[in-house]
Amino acid sequence: MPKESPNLAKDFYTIVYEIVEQIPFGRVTTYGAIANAIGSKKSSRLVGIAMNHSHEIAPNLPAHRVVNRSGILTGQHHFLGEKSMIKLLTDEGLTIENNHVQQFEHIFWDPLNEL
DNA sequence: GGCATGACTACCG
DNA sequence: GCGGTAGCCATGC
Repeated sequence: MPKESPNLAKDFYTIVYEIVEQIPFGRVTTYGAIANAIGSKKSSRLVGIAMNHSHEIAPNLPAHRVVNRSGILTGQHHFLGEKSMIKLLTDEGLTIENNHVQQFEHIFWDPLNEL
């Protein structure tokens, strides 16, 4: 009798990618929120690591829509260009000030609440 | 199995 | 609000 949840039956990375790729246009979420949606909010670091490998496994992943709990683009230096991540977000109608997403709470997308 | 790593978060002063 | 510290846990060697 398997105890694991259907979601956790897949690899941790896979779950992260499926959630991130469902983030709506012009919205952002946090690593902690994704980890919490998976079932292990403690694993927020793993979400970040999953994003780090995402360029190999899921190159089309909107990783620029994932920021830390403060709305800061911590993964900026992992992107192709440092301005790319900001440009992508600003192109979606967001306002970025010194790597910090303005109106962050307004555009925050919670996978637990919305999914 | 042990140890190091990391795109995080919470707590403390 | 900011810097330092601790906890967390999947992944790879």
